[in-house]
Amino acid sequence: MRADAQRNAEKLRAAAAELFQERGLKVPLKEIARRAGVSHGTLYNLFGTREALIDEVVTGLAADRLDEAAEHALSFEDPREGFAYYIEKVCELQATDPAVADVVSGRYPAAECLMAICGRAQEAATRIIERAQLAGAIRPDFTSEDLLLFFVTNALLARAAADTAPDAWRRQVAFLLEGLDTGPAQGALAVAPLTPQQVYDVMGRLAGTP
Amino acid sequence: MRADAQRNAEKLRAAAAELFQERGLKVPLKEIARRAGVSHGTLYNLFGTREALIDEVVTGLAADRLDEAAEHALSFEDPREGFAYYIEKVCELQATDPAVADVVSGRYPAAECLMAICGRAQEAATRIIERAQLAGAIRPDFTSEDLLLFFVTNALLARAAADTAPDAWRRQVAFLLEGLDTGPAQGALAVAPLTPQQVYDVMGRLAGTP
DNA sequence: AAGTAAGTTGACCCAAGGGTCAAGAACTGT
DNA sequence: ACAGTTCTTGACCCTTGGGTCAACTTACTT
Repeated sequence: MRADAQRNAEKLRAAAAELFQERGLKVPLKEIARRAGVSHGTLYNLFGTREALIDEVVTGLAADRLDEAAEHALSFEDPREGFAYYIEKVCELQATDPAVADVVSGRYPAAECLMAICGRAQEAATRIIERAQLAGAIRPDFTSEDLLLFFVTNALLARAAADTAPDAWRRQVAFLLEGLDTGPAQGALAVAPLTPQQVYDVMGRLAGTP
Repeated sequence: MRADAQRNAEKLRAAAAELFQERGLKVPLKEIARRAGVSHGTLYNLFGTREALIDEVVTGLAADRLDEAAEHALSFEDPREGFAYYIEKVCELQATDPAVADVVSGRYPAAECLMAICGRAQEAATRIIERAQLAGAIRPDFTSEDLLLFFVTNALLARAAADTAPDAWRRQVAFLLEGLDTGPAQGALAVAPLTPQQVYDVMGRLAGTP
């Protein structure tokens, strides 16, 4: 690869990182090219697809923070606290950074590294949930699929509210946590948990807003 | 107005009603015209704006059902049951009919009748919430703004899940109800309620999916 | 039955966003 | 310093959706 191409790729990565964090993974590619100061043709030439660009850029942005949240959640002595920490932390990351929000909720099947991150995050969530359930801290019928759906809707809410009520999502999180916490009244859920396939389908459509 | 124009307007209203219910208030106007069997020019000629069409068509679709839900909720002896009924019923309407979902969550400020419906629904919600709170049935810091935001995210979820997991939203509703129900552990919310203005802004952006 | 007003049509404009590619510019190795 | 390769550019094409309007058609009136 020629030196100037290398430089352009770097400029594009930088611009993409900025814009992804500012406005999510769906920013127009032409705008990324504009900010990088190159033609959009060059972007297509060097990366080919949005997914490839995402893969090179977003991994570093999101993976560490999500992993760290999971790790820290599991380091709590009290599983209930760890669980609450994890949910709040992930939602906060989503609210703070649209790129993270899209990593958690958007679906970009062609972005391999990104999908790997999602996989790891989901596994971590499952462990955190199960730990809390074994301790009897939260209702036993809550699943990691439920949590994912909640994250997706939370991401939409957080982004929509970012300018006007940047903490709106915290209320919804609080209601959820209250609802999950084992308490006296605890009826069984009338609806079966979703399958991973269902969640996959659902998220695809929630992400693209038709 | 000439007789043929009258007929066309009627065809357009019928087509719009169908498509609004099938796919929400954002269906392309040209598609409505296509289904009505007229040119899109005629649609613009007869109605001018999407809002005008919505106003003529959606009122009948949504108002009765929403009013009825509120009325029935207030007819429960137990305010707690009435509250739960209302939330579930509205969410169910949203899940069943994208037009209702958009009425509750979308913002079409130029559609007067529609905004009137929204206003009435919100007032009803406030009464239902306050009644439950006076009875000590639900946490006192839950507001009708919280409920609206919940409805909006619920609508997105329900629509996204419609084909794959049409009951997914019921789980989230159940978690919410559990969280609102007065129980032993009941910490104060760390975040202040939103103002109506904030809710107004937020919803505008949640509706248009950028 | 003809004249006129009213209504309809579809080609046309716009913008945003995705994507391609021939022509030209710019590196690099010798 | 020049040939040869690689890279960049921006004009171009596509689509979807909103919106307009001159020319045509249709219905009503007398």
